[in-house]
Amino acid sequence: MAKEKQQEFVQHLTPREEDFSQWYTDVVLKCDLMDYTPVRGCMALKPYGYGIWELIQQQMDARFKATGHKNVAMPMLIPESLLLKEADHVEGFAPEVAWVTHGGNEKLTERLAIRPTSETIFCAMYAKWVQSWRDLPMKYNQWCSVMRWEKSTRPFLRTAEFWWQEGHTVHATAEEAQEETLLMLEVYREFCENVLAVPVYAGQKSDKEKFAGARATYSVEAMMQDGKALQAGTSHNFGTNFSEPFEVQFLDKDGTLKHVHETSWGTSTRLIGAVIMTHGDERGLKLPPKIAPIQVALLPIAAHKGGVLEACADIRDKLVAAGIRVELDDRDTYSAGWKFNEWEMKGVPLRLEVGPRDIAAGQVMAARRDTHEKLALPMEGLADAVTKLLDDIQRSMYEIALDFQQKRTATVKTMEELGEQVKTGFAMAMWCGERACENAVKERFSATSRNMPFDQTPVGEDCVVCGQKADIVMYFAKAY
RNA sequence: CGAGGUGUAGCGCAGUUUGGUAGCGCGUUUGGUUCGGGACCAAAAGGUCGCAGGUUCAAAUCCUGUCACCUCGACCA
Repeated sequence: MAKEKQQEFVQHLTPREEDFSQWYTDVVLKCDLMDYTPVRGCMALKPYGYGIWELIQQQMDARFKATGHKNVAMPMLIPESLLLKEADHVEGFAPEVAWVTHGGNEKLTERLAIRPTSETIFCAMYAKWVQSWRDLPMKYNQWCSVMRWEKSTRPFLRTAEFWWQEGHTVHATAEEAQEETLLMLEVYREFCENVLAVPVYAGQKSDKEKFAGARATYSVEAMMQDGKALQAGTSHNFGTNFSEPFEVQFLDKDGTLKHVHETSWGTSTRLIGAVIMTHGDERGLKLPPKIAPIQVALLPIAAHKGGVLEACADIRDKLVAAGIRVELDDRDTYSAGWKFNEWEMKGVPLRLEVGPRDIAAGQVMAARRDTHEKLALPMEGLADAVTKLLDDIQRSMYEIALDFQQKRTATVKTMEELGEQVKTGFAMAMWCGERACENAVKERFSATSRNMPFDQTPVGEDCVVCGQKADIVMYFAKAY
């Protein structure tokens, strides 16, 4: 049965090898994750796509709470004067800010920016809220959408409006702020690997690539199946860069007035793009069980025959009781084969088939989305077996992605090697720290420095670009 | 924002070169037969051809402008 026959069911999707970008676009549309809207560069998240985002939110938010953060909600509009207070910040964001100029029919005396990010409004509020060292640290986060007038947009990867979380914290000392910055980077790394099953490289950005207004920026970088890097999350240490112009000060134990040390960190709906391009295959989406809105597609087979639907409903109830997200697909308007393909395309981790023969045998047929393996599971203890299978799928998906990432990462010593390596993956190289050398890599290969790993064990002695003595280990890659 | 490409029924496309009755496949609706890897038959509905101007007796087709999307760059999460 043919492989050729199965192949022809892989309909509608552009083959991954033929055109990765088109494959990606096909997947997001055909899997009902999002749709284009009448608003330039803005997407509508459909229930299935938003369901993934909700699961990301829930599990990430739990980690924020566990590390002592609280959620708040800030205004969507930011007065221009606030945005102008930090020079690097405004310079970085000015080209992509959307402005509100009128209220009703009246022109505003001061225009209002639709937030591209909320450092400034958080600072303005922290200036009111922080008085004493006893108020610190203050560790807040918000889930919201922001807007950046991007010149070219792509679903999930770069849209004009996107949904995200932005954490903003203020601390009494530089040490605490740095600790927080690295802590949240670690939360992101752990989240990507354990929840999204997306392996990442964590490290520090170069000065050239750091956030507008930050003293230090750290990132987690994921590798997509085309070998390109996707920045999956960032964590910034601002020091007192914002608290000075915004006069966020506190009276310390020693009786002196000091500026707070501030951090911010964010991840966005881009994570969904990372999941698609890390795990997807020729059949479409492949979701890790932890963020799959539907973990199990339960399919009645020959449902017109007596007892099948009842057996399915019973199984559904047992799985739901065990905390498994299950969808009983009892639509009689589609054939079994059609449904198999549909749920596979949509990336549902596990499919259970229940027909008269299974019921007679006291079992159900299970099919894994990740390996396409089919196996019979006894009806007895089914929920436990399914839970175990889902865990195994989660683990296996991470291992396969990790293997890919490792195989597509190589140490390089020359520009020629670097140019070859970034065609298909990440290059680890020595770098002297000069911006000119980063620029040279970008000009020749359209690749950028991604980040400097925390393990700085040298992989050579000389800068891969200029040949001068170098002591920085840097990842280079083409990036989304 | 630069280079290239595409906009015709819900989706995918043909028709545009050479102006002359709006087409095909899938999907949708209704009825029937099917049902363990995208079933079949019959009937039906559905389009001011992205938008705005212009040329013409006549424009999906020619001209000008504009908007959106896709690819590759530059910029950015």
